[in-house]
Amino acid sequence: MKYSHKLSDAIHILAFVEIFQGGDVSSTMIASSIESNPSLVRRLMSQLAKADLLITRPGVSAASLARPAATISLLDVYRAIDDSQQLLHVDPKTSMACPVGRNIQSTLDDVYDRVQQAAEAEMAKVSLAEIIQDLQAKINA
Amino acid sequence: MKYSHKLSDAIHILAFVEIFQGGDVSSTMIASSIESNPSLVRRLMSQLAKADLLITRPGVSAASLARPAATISLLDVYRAIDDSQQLLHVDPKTSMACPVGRNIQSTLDDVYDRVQQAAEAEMAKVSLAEIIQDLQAKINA
DNA sequence: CTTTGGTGTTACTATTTAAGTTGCAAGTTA
DNA sequence: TAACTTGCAACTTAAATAGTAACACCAAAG
Repeated sequence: MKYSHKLSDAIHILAFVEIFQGGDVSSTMIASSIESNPSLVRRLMSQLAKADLLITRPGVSAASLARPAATISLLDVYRAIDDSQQLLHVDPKTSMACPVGRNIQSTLDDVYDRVQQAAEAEMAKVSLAEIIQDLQAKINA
Repeated sequence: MKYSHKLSDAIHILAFVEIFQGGDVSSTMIASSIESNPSLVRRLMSQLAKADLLITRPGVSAASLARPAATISLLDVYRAIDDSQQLLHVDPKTSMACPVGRNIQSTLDDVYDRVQQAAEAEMAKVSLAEIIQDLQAKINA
């Protein structure tokens, strides 16, 4: 688990639930598709439900999207599951005794924020519907 | 050290070297500004030198930028330092037995690539000169 | 109404990566 | 030569994610 796959797995879950709607969408079934374990899937599903992207019901495996896939963007999913909300990270420990160390953090905050905005703007352009459509096309091929 | 600060530290080094050109730009001095250790700084400086962004000399602390700061972009530094070169990571272990698991990787590869392009385009717009200018303004204030 | 199985949640363990550390050969200058 | 530096490699430490286990609670089926 070198890098975080939370975002990928969350999208995987949402796509799985939508594509196999009416079939078995239990955490165990989804876990086998992700090749992970049910507990991890339930944790992510819980976060997605809290972000109002997924509707779940205690005790019964009947998850479904909370809104049409076309109205769910990659950014919505990113915001639902990502903890740090940051793609780049400023070193929080620099010397206040040095002119550069004292000011570099706020300078980089500004710069990184611009990069973050650009990335998030692109994420906002991608809908879950597009991803599902792409998957369906590959499945049918 | 939960998140990587390599990029931030690399920019810190380049800015330090340029701002204190002619002064003490030893790895020990820079390390005290980053509040890290000289070995880590030398490792990063070595990577920057290999990427032709910094000129170093064995045995003597006389590092200097390899090109004018205006011609060094954040993207140049990012490419010199970042190991994975990826801001988002696709889960490489999904079930080939499942239609979704089998196809999700390539679908997400495409999507993540778009986000990466957007982020890198923004990084390309930021020059080291801008960062140094911003730092100098704060130092003089 | 009891059995079976799923969810929701928490706590814990394992793995992995970056950061920090140490050591030393080799280069440089006084 | 002496004192300092870089360059490089190996090792240790720390922190985040992934993986696992346990269990209370809920829901449908018999």
